[in-house]
Amino acid sequence: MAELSDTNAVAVAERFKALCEPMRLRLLQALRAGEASVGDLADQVGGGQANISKHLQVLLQQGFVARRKEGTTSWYHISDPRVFKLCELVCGGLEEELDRKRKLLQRRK
Amino acid sequence: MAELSDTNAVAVAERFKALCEPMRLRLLQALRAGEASVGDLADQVGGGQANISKHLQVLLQQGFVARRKEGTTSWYHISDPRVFKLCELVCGGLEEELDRKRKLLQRRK
DNA sequence: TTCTTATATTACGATAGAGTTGAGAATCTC
DNA sequence: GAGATTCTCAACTCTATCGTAATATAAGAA
Repeated sequence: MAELSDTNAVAVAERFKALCEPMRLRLLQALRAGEASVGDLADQVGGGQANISKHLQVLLQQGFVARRKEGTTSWYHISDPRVFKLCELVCGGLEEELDRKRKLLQRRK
Repeated sequence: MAELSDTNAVAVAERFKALCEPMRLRLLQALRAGEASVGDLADQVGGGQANISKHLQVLLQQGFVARRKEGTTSWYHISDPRVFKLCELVCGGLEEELDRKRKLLQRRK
């Protein structure tokens, strides 16, 4: 299994780590509508500007988003649309997990 | 975008969080070959028994693996093969990221 | 019963990550 | 140049998580 070799495990985990924060997922969601500045994003998803900036660095380093500087503002945009495919796959599993857990609760009654 | 609505963001992040540990990825990799006990897995991927058991709980709770008890031993197996699709998508991005970073290094020379 | 095996659970120290604050750096406006 | 704006960076606190060690639970063997 080349996709998950021992040497890769850390790098793959690192990539998943970039997606395991609600704030960063919200940022990706917001960017799905198109390019946005740090200030725009801070307004949209809520939270301090410094925090948003830090989260964007993480997404930037993993290549999920890219940056374009114009004057004093940084414009961010999605650079790897596959993230949404990832989210859809995870959401599919989510539905089934909820069903499974609902059934477990039923069984306990 | 129903897949990444605000209410879902936390749940989706939770699911990604289960996949952002190298040890858990190695466990999934090991389980790809088939059902295995906790002891087997500890031997294969290395690490203490208690630690392996804890990581398996995380994967279990997210529904990526399932458990079958037989006597004193617990047999774990993959219950959602989509995790491998997720890993493949991430690995695809990984390759491109490496290329991109290699080019950045070249440009700096 | 007593000992051994296999797993789960709890407690603890160490480390990593999130969010905030305050201070730069860079650019634009007046 | 002075001041405002936009973003990044560094330092700090707080919380969550990892790995380990010790203990508990449960089933089988002697």
